Amino acid sequence: MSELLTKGTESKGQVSDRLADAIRDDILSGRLGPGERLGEVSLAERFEVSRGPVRAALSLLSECGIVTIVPNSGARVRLISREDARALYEMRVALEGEAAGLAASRADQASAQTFRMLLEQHAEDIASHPEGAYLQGSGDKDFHMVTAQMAGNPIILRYLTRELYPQLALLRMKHRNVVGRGAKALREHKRIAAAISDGDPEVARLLMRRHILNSWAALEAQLSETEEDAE
Amino acid sequence: MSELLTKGTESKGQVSDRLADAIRDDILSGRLGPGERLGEVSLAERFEVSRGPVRAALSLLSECGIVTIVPNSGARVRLISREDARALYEMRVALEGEAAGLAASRADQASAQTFRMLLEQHAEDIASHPEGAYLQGSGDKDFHMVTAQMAGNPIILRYLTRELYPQLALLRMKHRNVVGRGAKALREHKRIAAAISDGDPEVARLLMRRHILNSWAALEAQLSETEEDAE
DNA sequence: GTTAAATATGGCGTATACGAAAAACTAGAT
DNA sequence: ATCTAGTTTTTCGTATACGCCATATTTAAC
Repeated sequence: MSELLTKGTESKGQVSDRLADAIRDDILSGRLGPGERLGEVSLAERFEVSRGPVRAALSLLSECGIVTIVPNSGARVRLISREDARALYEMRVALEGEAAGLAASRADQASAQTFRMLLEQHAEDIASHPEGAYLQGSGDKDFHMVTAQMAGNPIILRYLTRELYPQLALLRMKHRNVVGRGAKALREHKRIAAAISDGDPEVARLLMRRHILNSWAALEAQLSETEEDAE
Repeated sequence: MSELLTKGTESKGQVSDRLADAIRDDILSGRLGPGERLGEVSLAERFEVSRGPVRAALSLLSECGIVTIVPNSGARVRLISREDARALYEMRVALEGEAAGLAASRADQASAQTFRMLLEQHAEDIASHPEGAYLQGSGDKDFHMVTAQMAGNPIILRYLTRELYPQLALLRMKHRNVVGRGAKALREHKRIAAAISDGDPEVARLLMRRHILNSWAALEAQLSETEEDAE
């Protein structure tokens, strides 16, 4: 079978799933730019598999929203418009707000401890990186992921990890040098974590909603700048 | 090509899409019960197509959450557990609550008029059917669909129509003779519509959340009864 | 010279067949 | 009766072929 796939990545599971992972990595790491063609035959040759798994993988990625498939025309790396980004953030406000509320309603001592350690770690990261690539870095992702996991809702968690976060990552591909709200975001995270640890769903939901709306405001401002540059 | 498909259904679009629609109808209309096997070859023979489109269709339906695919074993009609139902309703609270809020923030006169007509129609339906199959009937679906469309967020709308509502329909397959909160639900709908027409996002979101939580409480009570019967 | 139609090409969608691998079922032995 | 081993069924991956659609190129007409 393929040598390319079994080497770098884990060699278990369906070929189509591994393929989808590989292509997703290629996209989210920037090796494949937005709008780029994803021919079935070229991919099949590149990964040394047949067209069947390639079709399945592309179909999967299209469900996740990081590639668009035009019938009889082909698949391309999706390019996310500004309107898409707005809708995406509205979705995120709803889901992560709910996740924070659910996490608060199901909080226990162990989760409070997890948050404490996580936020201390993030504080150190910020201190060592004064320029604050905190947001968009692994730190921000960790916080939101932990919150989503604590919500205890597999459906919400699945949507966030499978569709929303990959699309956000894809959105940020085009707009490099992210502003990074750094310390500000960390303060907001601390208050959210406190509300969750205290078992206060309404406040946790409200704070998380605000936090993501702030994040959207920062990103939208940056999108406007980039658009001006393009003209 | 196929005669079975081109006759009853619209004959445009991909074969795999039409196939997915046909299978989904078979499931949601009760012709295929939960847990039933969906063999690729039998489906291919039944619809007179090859296995390729069948695989694509099953993969699609698995993404929508109405069939489960076990690798190397096959696809079955999904059976939704009580925990799945709870998670599903938590998702619904978040999304439809947000949709109501967004609809309120974007409401205009035309939408208010639409709501007025829709609710009058529903009131007549209730009057003519005193036993109140309003909930789960087309009426309830219409109200929530209209609200979701007015939200102006394609991502939320897509998730609701593509995944959440089909799964809810599948969930209700097992539990017939639905209680139907009828008139009560209609009253709640009216207040939600009023908040949306008034352009009051916070109240609209709050009322919609409550409305769906009430709906969940009714359904959960019924699930408990059914479980007792089964034992 | 510009536009529009006709052609050519490349890629996708579908059909079919075969080998391999995994799961499920069956039968036998302890 | 339970566990194990072998058989069978089904899916998964591969290979190949062909028609159709979409785009690009060329050609013709205005």
